[in-house]
Amino acid sequence: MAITQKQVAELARVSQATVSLALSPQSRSVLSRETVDAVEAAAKALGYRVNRSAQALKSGRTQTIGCVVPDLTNPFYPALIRGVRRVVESNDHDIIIYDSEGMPERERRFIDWAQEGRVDGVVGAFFCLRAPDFVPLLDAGIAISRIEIAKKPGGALPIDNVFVDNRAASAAAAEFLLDKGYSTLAIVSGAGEPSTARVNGFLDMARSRGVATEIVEAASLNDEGGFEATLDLIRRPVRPRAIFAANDYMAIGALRALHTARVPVPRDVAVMGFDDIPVASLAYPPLTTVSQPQDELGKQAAECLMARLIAGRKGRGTAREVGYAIVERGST
Amino acid sequence: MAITQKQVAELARVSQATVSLALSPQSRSVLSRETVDAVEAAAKALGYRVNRSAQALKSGRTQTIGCVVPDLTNPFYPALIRGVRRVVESNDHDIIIYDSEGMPERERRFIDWAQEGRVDGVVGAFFCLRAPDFVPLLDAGIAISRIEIAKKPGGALPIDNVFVDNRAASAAAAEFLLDKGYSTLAIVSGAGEPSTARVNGFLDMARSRGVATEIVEAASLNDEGGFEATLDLIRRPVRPRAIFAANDYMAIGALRALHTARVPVPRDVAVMGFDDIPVASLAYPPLTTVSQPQDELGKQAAECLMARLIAGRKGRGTAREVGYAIVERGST
DNA sequence: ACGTGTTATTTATACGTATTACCTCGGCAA
DNA sequence: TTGCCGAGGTAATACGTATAAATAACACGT
Repeated sequence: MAITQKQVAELARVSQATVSLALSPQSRSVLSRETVDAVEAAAKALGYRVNRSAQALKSGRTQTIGCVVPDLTNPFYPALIRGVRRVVESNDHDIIIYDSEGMPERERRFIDWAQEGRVDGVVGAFFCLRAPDFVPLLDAGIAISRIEIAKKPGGALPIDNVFVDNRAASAAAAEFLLDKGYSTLAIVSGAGEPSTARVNGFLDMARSRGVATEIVEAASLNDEGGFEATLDLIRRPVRPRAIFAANDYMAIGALRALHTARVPVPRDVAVMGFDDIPVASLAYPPLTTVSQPQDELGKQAAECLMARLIAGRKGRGTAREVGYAIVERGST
Repeated sequence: MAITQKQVAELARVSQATVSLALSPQSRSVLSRETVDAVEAAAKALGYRVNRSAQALKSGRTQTIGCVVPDLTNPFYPALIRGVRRVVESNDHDIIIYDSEGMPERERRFIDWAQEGRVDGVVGAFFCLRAPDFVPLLDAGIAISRIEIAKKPGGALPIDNVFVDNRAASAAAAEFLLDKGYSTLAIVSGAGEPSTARVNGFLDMARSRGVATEIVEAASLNDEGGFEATLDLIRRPVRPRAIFAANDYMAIGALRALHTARVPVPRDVAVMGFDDIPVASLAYPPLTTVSQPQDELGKQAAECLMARLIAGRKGRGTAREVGYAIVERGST
């Protein structure tokens, strides 16, 4: 069906081996100029494309990396993926996106999936998998680079980390709200590691200032979860003056809930999010939030991975910190 | 590095062929119960995973489909992809997302890319490629299913189409605005087929009602493009009473531009979008728009594709229509 | 005893490519 | 003449799997 090197070889009146050599940039030079030209002409005439499966089988490299995200419909991740993709494509690699839907089960299945030799490396944000869980992949020669949420020393395992210190960032968020004079606080939380770190950072600061904080857990980490959790929250006897949501997507749901309940924002209740996704500034009122540079996270993580794949870097894992910033908009 | 059938075979004291047979659901039955059990035990003990490259090379099937979208950061597409993914995964296939960034050049490169034998089929929304452009893929045995924007008869080529009649939908949008009494209209348009169809549908209706319509073309099909285009628009001598943007993402940019210019929405200028992306209802004011069921589009297109791949359906292309709906919210 | 199935397993091969080792041929020095 | 060398190309092989063809073991009727 598809054109193979064999057919190109016949047309150019050379052997298949010659075709392979002629089409490989680094081996091309062992052949004469005329032969290379003849092969290229034949390949073009037939519309030859390399068969990636065969190439991968023979060479052991797929030229493909996997990118794991917990929720593709959360705008945070497409922005991050774009950063990854730019780096990866400029190194002549492809990218396969794996959506874990934030489910531990699906994250675990990813480990199996990645062992099927589809990818040379992995860039991902994982909610529940920890470093030791990746050992099977490392054993299979797959490089790994993670988007993390907490300061980590570079571990013994060759896994690179790029992180924003979520705990410190959340503490800064709490401080920001307290300094603005909001004296009763609440958190819309959710399942998974990032939420936990953000909740803890926020609580640390609130407690150190002696401010009690209500917590409500959302069923899902999206706007719907934030919506329901907030409705629940404002029905309680003591209404908080400010709500901190563990991500922007939930914060936007919180805004919607407050609108629905006809609670003026930020006059009666302020709302603050985390991530600074592209739509945060488009919400009403525009969302005050903790900004994480999504493209930068993706870019840095992908660069670490490529350094291992292309440059063949070995050795202990590294950890790079990326900064955060509080972005004040209309919701506080 | 990775475990192969050969190693499993040694442990189970059988041949490699037996391992292959034992692990294949449809051939398993030719072997004795004990052998299958022994192989499975050995495979599990060693942590064997099939090598997809080898499998693909031998069988000619990759068990993978490609999904082409013009802009992953436009929330319309993650929602669509989710619909595709559900169907594809329930048929034991994987999905590779290809982001064309709305660039004709990248769409053309996709054709080359897909010929490298990475995918068995393609589901995609294409801005510039037309049916004949897919012939090389069809020749290579790759099935194709498109998300389209206009009514098409099923063509002679075996390409399936799922579409929302964008032209009719945009005409309905114009009619809706005119019926609401907005008498001077403007369009924020953009490059690519969908924009063209939407603009034309809108203009048809406006003209038939004798209403002149200003058009401004956005540089990019996202909120930034909508923002700039709208700023341009409201600086002109005659300010329209209502703006129709060719997609929600641009409409949200338009809202932001109007806020920036302190133009009250919808009192002075109304805004209407197209798509009904998840954040349309979260904008302020919530966006009136033409709703397209994203998950349904993805689901139907993927089902067509799977019918060709799994069920082996051959023959002429089909066309399925999916409905649209006008959703009135606060922006009109 | 012999053929005839039947069942369970193995041997052999092919998929398309990359790569190693080998071959051929001319030139050239001894 | 012989021997050696380098340049340019080819034959052979391996990657891991699926599968067709071959084989082996055994039961059974004659």
